[in-house]
Amino acid sequence: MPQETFFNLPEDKRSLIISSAVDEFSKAGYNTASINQICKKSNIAKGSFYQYFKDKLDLYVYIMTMAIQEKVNFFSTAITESHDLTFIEQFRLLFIKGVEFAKKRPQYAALGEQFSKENDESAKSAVIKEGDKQSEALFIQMIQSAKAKGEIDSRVDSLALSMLLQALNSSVNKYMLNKFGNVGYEYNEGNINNFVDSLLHILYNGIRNKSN
Amino acid sequence: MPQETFFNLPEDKRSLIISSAVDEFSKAGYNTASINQICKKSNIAKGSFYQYFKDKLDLYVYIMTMAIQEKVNFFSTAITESHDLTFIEQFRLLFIKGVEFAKKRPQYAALGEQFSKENDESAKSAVIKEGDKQSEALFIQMIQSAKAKGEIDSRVDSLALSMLLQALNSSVNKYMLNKFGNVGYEYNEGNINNFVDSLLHILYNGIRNKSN
DNA sequence: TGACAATATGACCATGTGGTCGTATAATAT
DNA sequence: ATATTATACGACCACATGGTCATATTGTCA
Repeated sequence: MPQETFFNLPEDKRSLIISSAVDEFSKAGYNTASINQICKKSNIAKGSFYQYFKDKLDLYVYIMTMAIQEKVNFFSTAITESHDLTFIEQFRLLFIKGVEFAKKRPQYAALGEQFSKENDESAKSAVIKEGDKQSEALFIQMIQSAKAKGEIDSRVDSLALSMLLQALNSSVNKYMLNKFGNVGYEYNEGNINNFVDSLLHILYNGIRNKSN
Repeated sequence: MPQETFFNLPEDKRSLIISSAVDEFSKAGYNTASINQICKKSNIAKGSFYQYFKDKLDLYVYIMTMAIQEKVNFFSTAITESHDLTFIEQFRLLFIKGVEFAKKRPQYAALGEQFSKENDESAKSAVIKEGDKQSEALFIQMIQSAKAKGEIDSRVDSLALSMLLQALNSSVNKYMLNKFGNVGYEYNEGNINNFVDSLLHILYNGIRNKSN
């Protein structure tokens, strides 16, 4: 956690530091990201930085926690609303919300993308602590419930499906990023919806040609 | 490409350098990987290293090209054999071969894993040049051909399916990594086959409960 | 043995890193 | 105006990086 000094800072200065850090960590990964660069970008002296934060890891954890918190907030509404939706509708909602989040907070989305690549064990474990595997738990829960309701074939392997859904999720995000590159989401909403629906159709009905 | 001097080296010395480099690049990513460490591991002086290689990128490209070449060789046989297999069988073969390769050359598999996370643009583009997107092209080709044969419902979106297949692929890799962590593949072949079949079953039949 | 080329070596360079610390400045309270 | 505290600052440290180069060692012909 940052020092008290940091929170006493005037709003604009503090948020400049934060956005500089987000910028750096979303481009570079923990080890490669540079404190010097962050200082330059936010026009503060090195000494000042270390009056705000204990060390590099302190900053990293703070930034990541912020981003995660915001994403959780963003999703929580959608999730509570989704109880009376079918499984496919629920999952579709998660896709769309994911894309929406990336549109609204591209920096945070990039931060998450970078984190998924992170090699530094200490940085990883400091961020996780136990907040991880939340999404896996969420998927499993959705699957079980859909099986109970008879929506999903009960013979389907829950773990395999859950892993598939996670991989699909990150693939879609990556695909959107490559295709529309952080801008122009709004010009392609129809496009995105169609693509997501194509995926879900396959997932739901399978690829087998039934006319044979 | 390495200098002639490098290829004049005695076999064991040369292969020690190579394996040290593979080791380093499979753990650290281009920027973080250290030439100093590679020199230490292979007991050569810094100056000697720069008599063998032009610079860090030269070594990196050489190592990656080696690994890719070996993987391509490994797959090429399987792919030519697979012409009279059904789509699902073809795809299953690719999975199993992928796992086999990772079992046979865990270092190279780790190298590929690391490369997929690579941030350094110059390192990435130097390795790719155009060999990229091969797997996507392969999938699309397989899909088209299976549609033509009537194996796959022709209404299925080829691009979406290709993305799903890639997601499946990464799911399998992730599953293996989490479950067996780079070692002990051989003790769990049954396990892996079951997991792969679970995924393929979902892909083929969909998750919808048909008894409704 | 001597001469010439191939190779091996590690001190050295400029640059960048995360982090420290003495000091200067600003703000506050008396 | 004075004393006290909070903050800002950047030179500095030890260390690691990729890369260079003059010198030493080895191998190979004659």
